[in-house]
Amino acid sequence: MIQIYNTLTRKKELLKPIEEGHVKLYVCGITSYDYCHIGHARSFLVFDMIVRYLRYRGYRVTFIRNFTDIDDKIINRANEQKVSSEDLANRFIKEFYLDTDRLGILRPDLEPRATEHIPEMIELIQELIDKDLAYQSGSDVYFRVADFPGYGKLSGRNLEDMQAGARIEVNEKKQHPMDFVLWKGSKPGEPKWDSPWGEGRPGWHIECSAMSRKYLGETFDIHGGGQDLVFPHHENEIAQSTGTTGKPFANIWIHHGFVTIRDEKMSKSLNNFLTIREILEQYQPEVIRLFIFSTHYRNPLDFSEAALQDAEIGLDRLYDCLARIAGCRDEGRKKSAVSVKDREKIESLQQRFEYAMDNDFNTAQGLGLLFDAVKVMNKVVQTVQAKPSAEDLDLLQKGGETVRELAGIMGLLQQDPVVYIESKKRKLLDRLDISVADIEQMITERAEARQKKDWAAGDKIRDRLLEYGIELQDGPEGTTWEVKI
RNA sequence: GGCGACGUAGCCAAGUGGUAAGGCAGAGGUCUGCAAAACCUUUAUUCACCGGUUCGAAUCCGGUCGUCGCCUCCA
Repeated sequence: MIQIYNTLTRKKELLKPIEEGHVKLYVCGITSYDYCHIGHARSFLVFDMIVRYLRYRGYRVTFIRNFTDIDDKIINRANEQKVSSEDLANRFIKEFYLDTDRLGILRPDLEPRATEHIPEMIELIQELIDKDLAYQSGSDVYFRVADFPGYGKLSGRNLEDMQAGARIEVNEKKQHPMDFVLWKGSKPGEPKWDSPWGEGRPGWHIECSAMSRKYLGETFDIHGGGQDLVFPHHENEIAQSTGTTGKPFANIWIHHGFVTIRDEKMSKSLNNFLTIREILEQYQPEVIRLFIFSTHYRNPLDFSEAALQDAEIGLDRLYDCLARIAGCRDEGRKKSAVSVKDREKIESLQQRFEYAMDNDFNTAQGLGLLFDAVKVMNKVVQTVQAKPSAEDLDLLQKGGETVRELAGIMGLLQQDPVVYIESKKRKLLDRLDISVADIEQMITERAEARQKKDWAAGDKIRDRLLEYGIELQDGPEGTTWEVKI
């Protein structure tokens, strides 16, 4: 059984989908006015992993993630760049797909856009007005928070506390300072839609209430987003949705932690963010995935070059193990070289991994278990010199497959290990001033010298290659080389 | 000011009351002509600090200190 931490109750709860075996999930997507940064990547990746794991566990998942394609930020940015809001939003949705496709993020089942659901939002606002939970003021419509019992429940605050320390602008149009806008009258030149309250555009919060209701119903299983969305966005969604239906909105609220830089939140306002594509120039997608999943999704994750380099070394270690297993051959060895304890470790990997992941998607623990299994399998391959008994070969191959399958839940180890290692080698080699032919020529010369036991000459060649960044490894099958970073 | 999260080795990080996973880095060893890679061994009597509950606490409770976040747009 899967346990998930629910922000609403501040406890881990068993996942019990409303419809047996079918999980309905809504996640807040981007406001499309700029490139996505590594913090966004964490959000996409966390929910990508959650969806993959739920499906792995046999659930049918309906996954919705919206695009906010109308908003003040979009309008402002569009004005700066002298393009239409629509063109700007469309452009950054395209850029979003470029980034997420490179990261291997699965597409949600539906990706509704706010601008395509204006009638649904208007309908919802009208219902709120009819229930007297919303009121028109000038050309705007506001939600009346004081009349919604339980406002603040998700974020654990009450109206009095919020007002006391709030840095809220005085707005004559609001009856209560915490009231929030549902419909905003448009100023000249701004994008606008017709409504019973005049021309205008929807507020930010109403779109998620309207679109989730349309596609998932009045009550659904999981609503997700970043921790910064808890208040006010998700609090307001609950007020709007439960306000109209009188029913619970989402049963479980999942909020992931931030990516920080030097322990400070990465954000556009602090201008300390790194875009996904900037990082992809240096590191391949699976490195970013390993970095993200090495910490539990609710904890903050500090970004640094060193952390990514660690992740890259770790990924190499996993691929090296798979390549090593692929290189094993059965040459008629009879006796098993695997201890009972090690065999047990490999055979129980899947079960232990599921136990970790069932506990609120503990990828950090899950990864630890994968590394643990890899360690054992490396040992076996080493012990038998890549020539295991038929029984051991079977264990290794099954173990390798399990590692690959489980890593796949995090989108890891999806490449052929030999291809991964070779392509990485080539990429590194491109940065060096030496060709493969030159390297192989020098290795041949060195082999000749070594055959004559002219160690000094051989070592000289090895040193020269090292200056180019090439590291030699002498094994029983001859000399291999690697590019040293 | 209100609300919340976090503090585990040199660094990163898991740990759902039963005696501290895993990764990186370091040290010693096996292998090697010497190396490298790989493997083995090793590195926290202790989990910010102080009290309490318990047969038993990194885990639960109270307090102190520190860091971060939300309360304004944010993943």
